[in-house]
Amino acid sequence: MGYRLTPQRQLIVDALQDGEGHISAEEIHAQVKAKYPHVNISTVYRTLELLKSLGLVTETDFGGGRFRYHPADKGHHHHLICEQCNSAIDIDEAAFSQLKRTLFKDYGFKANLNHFAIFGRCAKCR
Amino acid sequence: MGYRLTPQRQLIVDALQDGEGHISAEEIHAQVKAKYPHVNISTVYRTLELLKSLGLVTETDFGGGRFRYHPADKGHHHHLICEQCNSAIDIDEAAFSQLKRTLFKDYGFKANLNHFAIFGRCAKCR
DNA sequence: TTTACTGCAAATCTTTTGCATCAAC
DNA sequence: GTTGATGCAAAAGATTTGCAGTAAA
Repeated sequence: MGYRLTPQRQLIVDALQDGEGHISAEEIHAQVKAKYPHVNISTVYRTLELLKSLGLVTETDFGGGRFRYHPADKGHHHHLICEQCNSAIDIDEAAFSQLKRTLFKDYGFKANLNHFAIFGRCAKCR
Repeated sequence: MGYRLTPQRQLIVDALQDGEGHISAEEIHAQVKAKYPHVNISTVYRTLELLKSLGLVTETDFGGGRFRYHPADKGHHHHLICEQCNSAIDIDEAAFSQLKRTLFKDYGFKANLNHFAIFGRCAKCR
């Protein structure tokens, strides 16, 4: 498709695959820098943009526009983010299927809940 | 409680009460400036912070950290935001009660869905 | 008169962009 | 050799903060 596989891109993809959870652009940058010190964070953002547009990576807003990224092939799920300890619990999409139906039926609204984040307080912190 | 009622604060509260929907800090600033041209936007942010901490105003993340504000006494509801036309549909809390119960029962997670925003596509745009 | 509040400017923080150079194909 | 990708620096946008002056109580 005309895209080029550069070492930078390879390292960014590796960083995404390595982490088990969701990773921020900053964190990717730090990880890539370890092996390739002069990589610029703008390259990280540009690569994430590309991977997003190709559907290879999903972006989740963890609140206040702080985005985190996740490889699309590692499955879809949603997030419960504790406002106190900042931990993120991954939950199954199924929990939202009822809500999705209701929104469509009652409001004609087609909700996009891909990698969705909900805030609140986790079991430990309560 | 030691707080002072300044003309600036009065105008900010007025701006919040006037609009029927949700208003951004910028919009409040613009509205206040019309009557009091030298009001600074940092005063708007500081006042919103205060009103939030007093529970008089709720803050909703309309995506990507774009926050909008709403007087608490004007009722709680949630938002369906169309990714295409940017319109926001207010919906009743009731639509989420089932989800809330599930999250609590299955994950012990106490969700805070106050003025919650969900993205997708509205009936018109589909 | 006290000290909370304000305006201003400058600093954050995260993301984006212009541009000249470089390197993958 | 093309032209897509990079690094750098600078811009952008939204929010925050330090500070000295101002005004609400």
